[in-house]
Amino acid sequence: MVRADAQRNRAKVLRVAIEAFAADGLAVPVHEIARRAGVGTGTVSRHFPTKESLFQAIVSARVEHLVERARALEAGEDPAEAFFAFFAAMAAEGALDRGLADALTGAGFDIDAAAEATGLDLNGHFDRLLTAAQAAGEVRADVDFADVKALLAGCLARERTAADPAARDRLIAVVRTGLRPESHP
Amino acid sequence: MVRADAQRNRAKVLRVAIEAFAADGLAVPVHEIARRAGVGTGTVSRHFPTKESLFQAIVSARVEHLVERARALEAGEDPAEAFFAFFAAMAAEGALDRGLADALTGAGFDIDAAAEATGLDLNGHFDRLLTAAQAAGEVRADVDFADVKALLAGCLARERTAADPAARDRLIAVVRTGLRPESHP
DNA sequence: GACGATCCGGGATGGCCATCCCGTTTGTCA
DNA sequence: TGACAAACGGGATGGCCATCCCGGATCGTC
Repeated sequence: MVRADAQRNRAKVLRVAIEAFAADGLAVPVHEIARRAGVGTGTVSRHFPTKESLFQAIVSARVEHLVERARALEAGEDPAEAFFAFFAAMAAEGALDRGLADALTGAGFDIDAAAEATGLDLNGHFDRLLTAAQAAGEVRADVDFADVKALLAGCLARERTAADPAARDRLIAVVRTGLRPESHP
Repeated sequence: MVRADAQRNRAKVLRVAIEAFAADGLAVPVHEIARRAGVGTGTVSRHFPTKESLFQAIVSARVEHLVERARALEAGEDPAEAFFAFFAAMAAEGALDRGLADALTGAGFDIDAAAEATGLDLNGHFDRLLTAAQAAGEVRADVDFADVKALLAGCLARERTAADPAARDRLIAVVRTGLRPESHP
């Protein structure tokens, strides 16, 4: 039996944490989340023993969403379109959620370990989309997955100063053009 | 009159700090620098009142070098070549020096303020090179300076996992291709 | 409506770090 | 060589933060 107030508080903490992490990234102190939720720090750490577990509870929802998207795209026809659509989706999600951007760029949170724990393999899907696009001859064959992640990190970095959807589209366009196989190798 | 041992210690701290920041970035504690230099923490903070001042003493040398490079390139003939050469130079320096990479990507250190203090305007030069390349029709006109910095940050991000010169060249090539003006806009 | 289990609040604890301070040592110059 | 200013070392201080703990409040049940 779980007490109703406990359930309420847990939800309240989660709701506040989602907003807080999205706005300020992993830098926001647990203390601050507790304050905004109107509970004590003890309440937070009882429901989520560590800051990381709290963050993971939030991020895994987003990751799940992205993995679903990846699956759908993998099932589609056009590998290049799928790859770039997913790239854009990651960028868009990261732009909306600073915490997710931190996780995606590996800043203070090991999303791979988290993914393994939840059985979701975001990187695996992304990598497969890349490989498929390369196999179709639509993406330079010499780039590897780490390169693509770095380019994504660059797109996400742009948003840290000023969230500008137009800039995001520009950068994605640059990356997209840049990743095209050379016409005359 | 400055005592000889003081001068020696200052140099020793500086030498150690250069290596330490280059290897581990801004994350290395002052305490650790003192330990490696074989001096007390007090000695470090007397010569460099704050960690930031120590870092700045180091980074400004690199920045000076880069600014010199930028000046030379600005004086050259080919604006596009100049811009991309400078982009590559920034990436190369950042790859060699994790601390500089942190500074360049704005992670925990405001290089603009530091530049202003030393009279060196790294960003200004970079921005001018970009503008010139755009004016020459060699770089997409719609990207702004922040976009370019983000792309540079992406290139630098690639090195955080494994320093791989080949990967750096690949990414620069991707960026270079990506920044080309669309042939049919 | 009362009792026991459960949960709450927020202060206490401990780690990490930059910076400051001061008793001690060392270099310099007369 | 002696005296004094200058620099040294590293412990003390204070800030920030996550996590733990426990006396007290609250919920659910009988």
